[in-house]
Formats: sequence, C-alpha cells, structure tokens
Amino acid sequence: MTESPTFGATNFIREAIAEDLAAGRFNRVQTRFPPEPNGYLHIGHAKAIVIDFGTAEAFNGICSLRYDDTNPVKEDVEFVDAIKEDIHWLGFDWQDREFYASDYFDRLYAFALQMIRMGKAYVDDLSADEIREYRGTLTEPGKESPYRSRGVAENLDLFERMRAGEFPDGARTLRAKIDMTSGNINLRDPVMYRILHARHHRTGDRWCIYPMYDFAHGQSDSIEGVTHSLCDLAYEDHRPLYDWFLDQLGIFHPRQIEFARLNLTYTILSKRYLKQMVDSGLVSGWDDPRMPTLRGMRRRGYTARAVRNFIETVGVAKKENLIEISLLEHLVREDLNKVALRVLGVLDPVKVILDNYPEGKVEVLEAINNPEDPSAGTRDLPFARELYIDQDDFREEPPPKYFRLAPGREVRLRYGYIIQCQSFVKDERTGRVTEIHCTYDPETRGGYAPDGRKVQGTIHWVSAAHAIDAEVRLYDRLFTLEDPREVNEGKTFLDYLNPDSLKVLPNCKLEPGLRDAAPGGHYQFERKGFFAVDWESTPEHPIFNQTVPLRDSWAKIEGAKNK
RNA sequence: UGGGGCAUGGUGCAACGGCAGCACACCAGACUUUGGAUCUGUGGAUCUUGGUUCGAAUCCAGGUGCCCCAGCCA
Repeated sequence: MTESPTFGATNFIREAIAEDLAAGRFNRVQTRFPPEPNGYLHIGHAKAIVIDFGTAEAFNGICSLRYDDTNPVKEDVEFVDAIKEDIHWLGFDWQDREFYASDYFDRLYAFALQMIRMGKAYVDDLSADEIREYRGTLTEPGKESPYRSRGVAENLDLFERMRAGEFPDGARTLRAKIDMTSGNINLRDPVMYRILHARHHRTGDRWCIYPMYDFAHGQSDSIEGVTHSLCDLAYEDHRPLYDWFLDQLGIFHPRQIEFARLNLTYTILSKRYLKQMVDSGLVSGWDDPRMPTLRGMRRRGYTARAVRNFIETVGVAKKENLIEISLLEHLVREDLNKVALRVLGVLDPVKVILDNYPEGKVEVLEAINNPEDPSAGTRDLPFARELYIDQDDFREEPPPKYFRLAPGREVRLRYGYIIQCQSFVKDERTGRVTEIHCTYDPETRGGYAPDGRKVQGTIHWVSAAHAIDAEVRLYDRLFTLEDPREVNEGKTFLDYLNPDSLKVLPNCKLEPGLRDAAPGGHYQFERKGFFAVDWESTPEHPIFNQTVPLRDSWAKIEGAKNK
C-alpha cells in the first residue's frame, strides 16, 4: 500500500487519507459512490464519482457502488439502471461491488434493537408536527418528548409492532436518545425509523418501516468496510451523528470527509429543478442535449474524457464555488479537436453558380480528415458547377476586415478553387440573397494560386447535386443568469430561461459522406463547430447536435463593434 | 454569547514560515488553405486590524463577509 497518491493531483482529501495511512488508522483505502436511485445523474454527480473512484484508485484501493435506497416512495429501478449506465460511460467500474442499503435492512433492524436495549433509542408517539415543535429552533433548545423515558421492554414491543405493520404511516417513530439541547439540531433525538407502508423496488412489501439516512449510511459504510466516506458539505453537520451511531454500536468506524459540491455558471444542478423542467416540458427529457445530466451531455456530444478532465481541472476543496462553463467547453474542444473528423457542412445555404465551370462536369477533390491526426487519412469530395455556401460567408457590402465573399472579391473554397464573385440575385421582398454568380480560376485547383497571389479568406462549401439534406440543432446555455440560484425577489429560476437555447435548422446541406454517420459520432464542421450525430438520426433524416461552437474571432470583432 | 464551515487575480485550484504559481477567461501580437488549432506576450490576487518572526498567504488574537443546518428527504 502506498502512502501517497499515485494518480491525479493531490488535494486536501488525499492528504488526509495519506495521514490516516501514515498514522496507521487504516491500512487500506475503500470508498463508495452512494447515489439515491430517484433521478438521473448530472455533472455534479460526476464530481462525486471522480472523487470517489479516483481517490480509491490513487491509493490502489477500491470503490463500490452503493444505492442509498432507504426511501421507497421516491425510488425506482428505472433510475438504478440508468445510474449504472452513466457511471460506466464515464469510465468507472465497481466490479462485483454493487451494493444496496436495502440489502442491510435486517442488520439495520438488529442495530436498532441493540440501540433500544442499550437505552439509546425509544419509540416516540409524537406526530410529525409535534416533533418539529419539540425540536426547538436554531437559537432555542428543544424539549424532550413525553415518550422519551419509556422502558426498554415497552420500546422493544412497540418497535416490533411497528415492524409488524400494526400502525399507520406517521403514527410512531424510533428516535435516538441524544440531547434535545444540542446546538447541532441533528443531535436533538433524530428519527431513526419511520413507518412507510410503501412497496420498495427491491424488498417489495417485506418492510413497512424504513431507516432514515442517518441510521443507514454510516452503518452501511461500516458493513462494507469503507474506510473513507466522502460526501457533500451538506453532511458536515451530520458527521457527529454518523460518528455517534458507529461508536454506540461499537462497529468498524469509517471516516467521513466532506467536500464542496460543483456549481456551474448558467446551469442549474438540482435534481428537483431538473425534474421540474422535464415534467413541465421545458426540455424534451432528461437526455435533452441542453440538460447538465450526463445523458444530456453525452447526447450533446461531450465526451467522457472531457468531463473527467473537467472534474480533475476544477479540483477539490471545501470552498463554495461557481465554475465558469467556458472551462468545460474548452476541455470539450480540446478533446474533440484531437479526435473529431473534419467535414464540410453548410448550415444556412445559399447557392453559388460557377458560370465558367463546365456544365455536368464533376471533379473529385482530396480533403484531409483531421489535420491534428495524419493517420485519420483523407477522403474524396465531389466538386461541380453549382455549390452551396453559408449565407454568413457572403456580404453585399463587406465591412472592413471581412475576408469572405463579396461582389468583386476573391475567396478560396476549401480544398477547391479560388473563385471571384461577379453578381448576385436578391429577393427584394425578403432582402435575402438567393443566388451568387462567380467565376472560378482553373489554375487554382486545390486552392493554390500559382501566381502567388494572396487570398485571405477560405470558406467551406458543398456540391449542390451531391449534398445530403440534414437537420442541425444549435444549442446555447439554458439560463440567462450566471447563477440561476440567485434570482430576484418574486422570481424563480424559470423566469431566467434562455428563449434561444435551441435553434433547429431543418435545411442544412452536408457533404455526402455524412449520410451514413453513426449515431453518437463526433465531427467538426469546419469553421463552425463540433457536432454529434443525434441518437434519433437516420440515413433518411440525419440529425446533428451542435456540441460546442468553434471559437470565432470574426464574431468577436463584429460583436465588439455592435456595442 | 445556537451549531458547523469557508475566505488567494474575473473564475477555479496551488504555494504547508523563505521571490505568490498553474489552468480557464480577458487583452495584444505571430502564424494560418478552418478568422479553428498552435505559438508568444501584457494586465490583474493573499477579506481586515493587530501580534509573533530576520522573514507571514501560511502561526496567534480580534473583527468583517459569505455558505449550510429547525424533513418521519438523501
């Protein structure tokens, strides 16, 4: 066993673990990722996953998957399957260690009995409202329940009858007997068990009492032999209780360490809010490419490698943070730049006619698949008299520093010829240019000018006769507020939805080879951005999702001028 | 006089008593058959006050600010 991390950067958690090892407190490292199967995983969970699995790996230890399934009314197998799939997609594996808190219900029940016998737990008849009243407030101590002093025998009898189903939901609870005056509210006789006549996705109708998180988590960790239980800052206040149960029970005592959760600009990472958007139809589902869920990001075209790099780069600390989404986008580009095949695609087509190019003639031009990776090879591109280019690449009146096509101007067609604009046709009603007439220079095949003349601009194109039709979906941030948690008085996060988060372009023209692009595939549309083939894409109706646009310095120049 | 936690460029993370560094963002330039990529460069930070020390982001004391906790959710 090594005493210092061998994988990834160090952080305060790894330092603490290294100290534990050095001090002999533990002689191995075991962690766990403990999701509740009540929703889909998002990028915030990815942080927890990378920390849990990555920390174990750094110390040559192991990490398990354990579902925290102690609340049957919120949980479902749909989610347990989806969660496993998403963790695997991220690239982590728990081998045969797929655990469930519900597997420990018998042992947890026995622990509860033990607590009662020790006089450390009692059955309370107070209602939920009364318990809240007795709990006191943040600044005032609580008071003890009149049922707190029940004898062991009576508690045993009542608890057994709770388990047997004699009482309705909410009629009684099992509570730990700790300290109703504690400054830490979690220690004011926390509820250990509640009555819930609900069917559990794994244990069915076997139980009608279920343990609370605080009475299940630490003991589950202990049973599994977890050494380091890494969790959210939210559980910091629960650590004394985590420790207390373990100490009372006298069982193996893991160490809980808390870290700050991830927050992302222009993004909401709350299962409840995400669910609200799904349920109200604001997005198409949990896998909508605009969603910060792992499935949404995957569908959008983000790679697991980029997501992992992002989590590594962001680091681990106890400070509340708000990470700029641009960092994630940078890492997505960095990864895709190395692997995505380059293609030519016209998103907003306008026809270009090469008046001096022979009618019916078709040439085959060679194009490089990925300049960052010579082994990706080349492909053939058909070239003909009629082409499409993007509306954006033509200006009737070109502004300064605009290097693309304009009346009288020359531009290079990528891998093709240098062409010059002679005239254009405009629909006076809409103001839209419908046709551009150009001449091509036959001496410049491949884009090279033998006379050495400089041509500043290079634009992408497709052959009109050969191009395939496709639908392209452009995405932008879901919210207009940098931190959607910080809304103004009387507003909710829904008041800050970005109305332009999705733009569907139904009439795009792409190079012919893209007809058989496999769903999930990554491409770079040159000069435009990275795109992924949507899961619902077919050869008859290809659909591409914009993963992230390329950095566009011209857009920056123009944007700055328009201010 | 509730309890717990956190303060380093715009953002995030380092520096563990010895020249405050890295990434992203930003700005400027070079290069360019993707206005992509790549390369170079500029600017910008230790919450505050006092103390210890030859020397403090780091140690000590006080102050200030921000976050979390009053589910029979996790």
